[in-house]
Amino acid sequence: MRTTGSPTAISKQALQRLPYYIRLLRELRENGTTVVAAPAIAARLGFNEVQVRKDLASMSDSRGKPKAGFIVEELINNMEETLGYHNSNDAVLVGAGSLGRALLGYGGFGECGINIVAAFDRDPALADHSLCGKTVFPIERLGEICTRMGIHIGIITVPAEAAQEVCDALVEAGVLAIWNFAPVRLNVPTDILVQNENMAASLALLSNHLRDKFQEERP
Amino acid sequence: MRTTGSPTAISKQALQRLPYYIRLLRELRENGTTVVAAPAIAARLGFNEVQVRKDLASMSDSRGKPKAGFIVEELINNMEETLGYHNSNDAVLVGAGSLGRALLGYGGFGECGINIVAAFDRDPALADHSLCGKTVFPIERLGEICTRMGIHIGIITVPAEAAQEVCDALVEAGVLAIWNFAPVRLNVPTDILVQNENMAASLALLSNHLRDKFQEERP
DNA sequence: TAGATTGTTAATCGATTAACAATC
DNA sequence: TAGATTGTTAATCGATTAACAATC
Repeated sequence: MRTTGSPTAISKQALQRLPYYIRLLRELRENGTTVVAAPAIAARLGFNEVQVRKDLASMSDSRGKPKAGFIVEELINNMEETLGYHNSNDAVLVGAGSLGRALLGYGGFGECGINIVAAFDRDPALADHSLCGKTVFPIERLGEICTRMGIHIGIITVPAEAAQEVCDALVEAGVLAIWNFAPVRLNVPTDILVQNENMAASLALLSNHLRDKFQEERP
Repeated sequence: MRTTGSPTAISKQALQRLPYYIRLLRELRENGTTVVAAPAIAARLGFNEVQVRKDLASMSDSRGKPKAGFIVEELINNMEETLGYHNSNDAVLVGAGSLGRALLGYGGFGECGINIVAAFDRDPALADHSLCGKTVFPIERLGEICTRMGIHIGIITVPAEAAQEVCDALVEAGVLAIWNFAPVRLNVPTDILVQNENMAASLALLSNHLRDKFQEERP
């Protein structure tokens, strides 16, 4: 349970499950369900019952009623609060290549409490044009614009070679959290969070699974 | 250490580090480095030394020489073998929206041993056209084409509501490993691997980090 | 009350890190 | 030899799951 003002750290794993909870709870609210029990949530999401109870306890102030469950609306509010959803989380994206453009055009981030307000690219041909409704600025203006707009989230979608340099510039400009799509590990000060969206890692798991499958067939 | 023919299961975490190792080793090879020691790798990637030694032992047959290290070329070959890199890992993508198109256009998968050979979409307007050099087929032909081409990897980039249905069709068509970008948990038979590329989860970690930062400032 | 559900303490599991003998 | 590095066994850490008393 989190007491107001002194937030208990929520485990990384639990935070990663949070979007699944929020999504389900919003769906329940849509359908007019006002109360839900942990075992029901666990069944729907394929999680362990105890895990759900612990997650709810750590991510929400509201307690459940034995035999009944939790109030859906309360859980949603508490979880959104945990995400800092009610703050404006403005972000900039660096690297307007194919992946960068896809993220610019993806509408689903608002739901997660993130709003991409501008993009940057090294290529002068892209500069000052608009992509998916967001202006692309030349990379040289990164520091100035981030500082002025008070941006705290940076998204890196540049090639591996340029990633560290871009990362340094973002940190310099006051960014506190970085979502890194480049397949390299970034060096940052300890108080900056880097979240690696490691596509190659996912592919490694897929590939290895297949290799094992095929090796099973002819042992 | 993995003895040929009876592959020891490599931990999920280690597999996720594998792409970082391969990337670094390939870079070393480019530069003409033929031998590398575990502590050097650890320093470059920011990993723990023991972790690197254990990872190398589990992902590669080749042993290191005390005082010297490992032969770069051998490590690369063993790791590529672990990924099943030398097999052809053909994949299909379902859902040619903005994210789907980005993945179709992304050139970096070859390096990871994956090759997207076709795409599918529900929208008839897209059908039988070509996007980024890959033909988009109507979703109805998914089963037929996957079976005929012997596809074992499916990439799901459809909206959440359609994901389970698409997943079922892929499994039915013989797919063994699924890369799921939809923000829902999929139900599959136990021998099918689902790897969730959970963007919302990453964003949850970023958002929560920022919330904690801001709460620190005014306690 | 009886039975379902909660919240928490204890046990288990997997991964990481520390310690150390063996090797070149 | 001396010193760096390997490979492995033991200790630690964090997360998951099991067990159970408290509650409605």
